[in-house]
Amino acid sequence: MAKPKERLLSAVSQDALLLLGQRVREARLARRMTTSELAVRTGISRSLVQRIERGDPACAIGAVFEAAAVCGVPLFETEPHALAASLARQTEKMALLPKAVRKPLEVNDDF
Amino acid sequence: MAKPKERLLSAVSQDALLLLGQRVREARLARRMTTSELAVRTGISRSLVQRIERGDPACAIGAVFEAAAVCGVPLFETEPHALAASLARQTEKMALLPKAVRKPLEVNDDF
DNA sequence: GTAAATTGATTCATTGATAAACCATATAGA
DNA sequence: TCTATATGGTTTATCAATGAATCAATTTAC
Repeated sequence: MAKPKERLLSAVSQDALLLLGQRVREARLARRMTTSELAVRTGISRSLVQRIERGDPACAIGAVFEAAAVCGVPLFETEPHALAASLARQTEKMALLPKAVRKPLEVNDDF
Repeated sequence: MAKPKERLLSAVSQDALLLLGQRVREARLARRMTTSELAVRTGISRSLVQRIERGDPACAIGAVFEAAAVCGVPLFETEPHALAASLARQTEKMALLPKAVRKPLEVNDDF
């Protein structure tokens, strides 16, 4: 009845989603927080918390990252403060990159 | 005019979002892909690619992770294959955790 | 320098996510 | 065991994200 929900997702993305969701759940339980509590502290609904922990790809990434942050799950860096530093370095690098790419005659991925 | 769009986001989440978006853009440029190309390969629209690279918190996390995967941006682990292993280990750990948490009635730490 | 192409930033219609309220079940703690 | 409560799974209404198209401004390659 309901449409098959044509939503293709690579294995790596799926794994990353599941892993992140599980880490959120683990961190939440470790801090003895209920799903309702996490929802309130994150500023989202409990149903969204459930979907985040399940690894639902349709969740807003902001909500997921925020829930992770509230639980203390590290994002990209082990140290919360190292994140800002990484962002600063990355931003510096971005300034040196070309603003646009151009298709060269041939792409080197054929063979 | 338009409502101010009341969307609170912690600094760490914002940094993580920006960092991820910038890494996607850097990886895309390094592979000499246009935003349109990345959109097609990821299965999303070009406008969404732009928002992902900008670090928009409202993007679906599945789309963001997929774009990152297509560009070769590592998610959580440096090695793409290590991700599955990490997920497996995490899943094992989850089985040992309590299914629910309970608020301790009252802790006598007030004095 | 010129031309082609990429990017950024709009707008708009439609699809889909989110929040809220339920219920039933399972779990933790006494 | 018993009871309170946390969780999982629904449903539904509302609101926002997404995709598509367009245009101007850069930018690259020649």
